Amino acid sequence: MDTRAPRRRVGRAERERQILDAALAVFGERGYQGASMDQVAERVGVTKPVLYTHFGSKHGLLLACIARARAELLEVTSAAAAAASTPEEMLRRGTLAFFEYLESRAPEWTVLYSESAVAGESLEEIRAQQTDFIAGLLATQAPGADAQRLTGWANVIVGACERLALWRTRAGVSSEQATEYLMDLVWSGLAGAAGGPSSPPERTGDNPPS
Amino acid sequence: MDTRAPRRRVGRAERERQILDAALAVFGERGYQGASMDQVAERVGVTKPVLYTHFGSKHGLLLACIARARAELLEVTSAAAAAASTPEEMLRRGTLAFFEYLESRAPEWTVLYSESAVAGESLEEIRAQQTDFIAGLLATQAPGADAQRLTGWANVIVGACERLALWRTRAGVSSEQATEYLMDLVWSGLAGAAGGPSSPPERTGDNPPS
DNA sequence: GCCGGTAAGTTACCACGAGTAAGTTACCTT
DNA sequence: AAGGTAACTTACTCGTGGTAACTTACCGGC
Repeated sequence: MDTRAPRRRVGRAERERQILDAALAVFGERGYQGASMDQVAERVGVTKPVLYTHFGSKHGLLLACIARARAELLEVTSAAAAAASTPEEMLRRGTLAFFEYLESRAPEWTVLYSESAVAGESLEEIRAQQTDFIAGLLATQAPGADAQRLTGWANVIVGACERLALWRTRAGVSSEQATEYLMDLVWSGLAGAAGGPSSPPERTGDNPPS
Repeated sequence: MDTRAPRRRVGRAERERQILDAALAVFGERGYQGASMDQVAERVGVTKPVLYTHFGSKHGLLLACIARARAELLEVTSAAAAAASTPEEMLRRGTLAFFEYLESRAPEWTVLYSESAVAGESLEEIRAQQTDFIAGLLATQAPGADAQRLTGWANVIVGACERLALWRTRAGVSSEQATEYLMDLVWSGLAGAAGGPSSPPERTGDNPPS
């Protein structure tokens, strides 16, 4: 007997959703390089050329995945930040939301971030968005600083968040902890963390050398 | 007439150097994906299988490139840090050396960093090295902090440096400026930047902008 | 000087995956 | 029911990573 379903046709928008879902899953499992277009197509229950009529190329498919995820990310983080009143609290909540969103979509994002060569421009746009947003926050905190300095600071924070996100999942550190570590440095600075000029670097014993 | 040179043979070590040089150049020009093994081979003046006898795979060739560059990077930065006496000054000089080394090898590193999917593990090892090194610095500055917190802070700095390096070359910001921006946040923190209408984070004056 | 062994190098091939041209069929309109 | 069109498939090409099998330059001993 012929087990093939009788070639069901599907509308454009819905097909694109299906393809993006499948692509994100397959890229998440095998990595972008490791995944083949046939695998994505098979997952959708369709043949390869369909993917090409919708997204043009493998690269285009990845970009579309990122674009969708990017919209979600932006919405989540800016909503979190908007719920706070002071710049400090906005930064804290935004960062926390960033970590938690990445965690909730972990497999996809680890791929997307690690595949930066191919994602290239598109990822940089996300970072630019974040940088602008954060520079705005900082401007209200440090009104005396010039634009370039604010941008520099914002880049520090964006880079720090990206790396913290990766580290904390690997090291099993909670989102709250990671956020705290960021705020320690960025807000309080290290200068005050010294015990004072008179305190020698006492080892507490819980801090083995690496 | 036969213009081909009469198949000159070359020692193993020297060939490997030649191949690494060519690979770094070709990867730098076309990107890792965009470059083909034949192109690398042609640049060396040799055929493809030679590359495989030396490095096993395209991936292996990339890893070898990174390993060599990594050794240079480590040496440059740790030498710079060693020339300072206080932790703050070590961090500052190490960061500056990092930026300047990356700039001196710009094309190669932009590729290697952006090709993180393929470079994967190997790049993470570099970051781990940097993180350990910086965590050590911070330990002397903040002896009260536990190990996890130190590691978290170190990750903040590593991520920040990576991003700053990319941004500053694009935005035409000097290494010294970028370093200063990092130190602003990490050492002084933003908390003090709020109050005075006239006070951006205070500069110590011993480190004039270029 | 010549001669054999070995490492360096080449030619000629395979496998597989991205991308495409041309033909086929389900659904909607009238 | 006819027939137009968009969705879909079959069957290919081409480029590139990787390999098997053969060839040749160099270096030692006689």
